[in-house]
Amino acid sequence: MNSRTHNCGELTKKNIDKNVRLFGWINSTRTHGKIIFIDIRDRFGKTQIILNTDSLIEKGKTLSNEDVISVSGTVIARSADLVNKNITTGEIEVVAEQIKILNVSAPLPMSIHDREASTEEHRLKYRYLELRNSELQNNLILRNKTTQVVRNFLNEQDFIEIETPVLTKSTPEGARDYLVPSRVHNGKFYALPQSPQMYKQLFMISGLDRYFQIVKCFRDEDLRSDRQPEFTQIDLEMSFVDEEHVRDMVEQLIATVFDEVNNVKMQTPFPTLSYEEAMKRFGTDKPDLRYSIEIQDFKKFSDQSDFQAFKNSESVQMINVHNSEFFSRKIISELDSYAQSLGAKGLAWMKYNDSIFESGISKFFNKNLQSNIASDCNIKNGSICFMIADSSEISLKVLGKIRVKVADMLSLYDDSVFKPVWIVDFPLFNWDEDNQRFDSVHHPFVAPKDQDIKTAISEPEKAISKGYDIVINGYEIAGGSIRIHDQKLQQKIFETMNLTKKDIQSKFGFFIDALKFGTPPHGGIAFGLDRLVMLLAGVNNIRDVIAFPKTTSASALMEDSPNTVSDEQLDDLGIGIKKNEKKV
RNA sequence: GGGGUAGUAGUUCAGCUGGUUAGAACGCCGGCCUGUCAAGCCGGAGGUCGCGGGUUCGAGUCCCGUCUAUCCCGCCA
Repeated sequence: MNSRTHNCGELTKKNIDKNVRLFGWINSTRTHGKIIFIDIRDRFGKTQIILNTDSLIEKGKTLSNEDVISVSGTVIARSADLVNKNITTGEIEVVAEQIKILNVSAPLPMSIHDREASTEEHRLKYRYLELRNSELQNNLILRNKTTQVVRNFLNEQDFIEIETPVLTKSTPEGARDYLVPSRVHNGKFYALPQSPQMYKQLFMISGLDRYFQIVKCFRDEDLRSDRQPEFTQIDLEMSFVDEEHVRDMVEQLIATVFDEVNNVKMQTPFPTLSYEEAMKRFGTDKPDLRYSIEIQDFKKFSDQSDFQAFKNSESVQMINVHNSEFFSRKIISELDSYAQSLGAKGLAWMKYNDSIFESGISKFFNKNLQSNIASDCNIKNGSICFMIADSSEISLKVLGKIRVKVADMLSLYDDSVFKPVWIVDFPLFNWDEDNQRFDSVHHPFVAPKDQDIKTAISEPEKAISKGYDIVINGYEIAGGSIRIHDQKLQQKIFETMNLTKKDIQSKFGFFIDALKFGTPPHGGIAFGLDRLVMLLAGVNNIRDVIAFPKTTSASALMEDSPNTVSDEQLDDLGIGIKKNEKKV
């Protein structure tokens, strides 16, 4: 094959009169009898080809979209009125001298120019065709740029990239594991890693200070638009550090990525919110700070009202939103249903106009109380207040979701603005009602605050951890902590979680053992690369930044996996399949 | 595990309170056309209405079940 001289996106006026040879796909053809226009496309761009001799026109009539061709010809300038400003090569066109058809394409089952013009189901089945779409290609190129910047930055900071095993051991904590049966060890299973957590801590014990890895992780849980069963982490760990050291390094990394990938300058240090404050003000531990709506405690006002339902509630919370005229009965009713679907009894509301509250539940608040509320809560005319009364857990959580929903309805944010925030001072444990035991908020290796080392054992619910999450625009982008490096404390933490000594020994024995051989103080963080790229690309779906994503039920529609395997394969593994009664 | 939305031509959709031959656009096939750039014009082919059952004289439309995708809750860092 003769080699190509240029790609389809690089010819400009500088190349006029040059003889060139291009390779690519036919993006579109426009036949005008004695002249045919062909747009030839590759991942770099599109170039317009002219066919204007009888023999070329004969050949050109047989061409159709997505055929693969090579074209040799001469670059000519377009006259000013014919310039196409939408493409980089719009000032020139190539007059063909020879066209070779390298492969004829069958008609495509979908449009590659307009992704919206196909169902997701269809697009995933023909993902290799959807990946011809420039928007999707640009997302993958952006992803590549991101990992390059990360690698460069971390290398310059003396981090070393080390791979960890993918076939590893199932642990009882955290998410459900993906399991891989062993043929050699009949009846035993590997687990795919949920994260390389213990391996990276072991690297610190080995003295391989400053480890990082861009690594696939696996969790067998139900999916969301920002969750895939296999996803990629930027995982890193450092020795001889405390929270500030890790956070400082991570801020520099994030600022570098946003600058070099998106040309966005981020101010460091990033703002910090304690977990408690985030929950109180935003009803979530991943607040979107691009809009200023905040939750306010309304109990002290509702207690003075005549509204019994509120007076009997443990907690009453309120958000105050401008644009009251937007909230018709219908919209409010939608929000109410949403609140109820999230577990609230209902969503109360009242509008503030002409310096009085009207409609909704306003009649339960007398004039005097109304003016106190307006001035204390800084409510302006043309506002609407939404309130939820329930346990403080539910009222905050649900109002936090209403806050996001309302901001979404009113378009209160800009996707090109990025607001990072650290969430710190997480509780070390939360109480697992179902299993009647304490469970780690992050994972069992997170160190308690120095002053809480004793509390962690005596009053676990009160201990605060050395964990930190970084949240950008309401997405949790990274989470990490300073780890426990004291063997005895690690053992006690496992015991606090109600694991038996036997369990601890069989699941984590090797790790507890390792801790006693001179473990340095250490800590680190793991980024969700997919979510990070999703933000950088300005999309709101993780599938748009992954080449071959899975569906919400964790299947791959293209190759139709997961799927059954042969009886021979099962026999090798010593596995029999129990029939699911419901499905037979 | 639970809730919402969707499934009709190759693709995206329309199809009203059930009614006779299920439409449109794009794509495909054939023809015309020298300046288009998602070209235009003329003609043509193309359908088991996701699947299974039910109600009815009659079902794309109503009912029940089921499958798939998607969004959300639970779950998950």
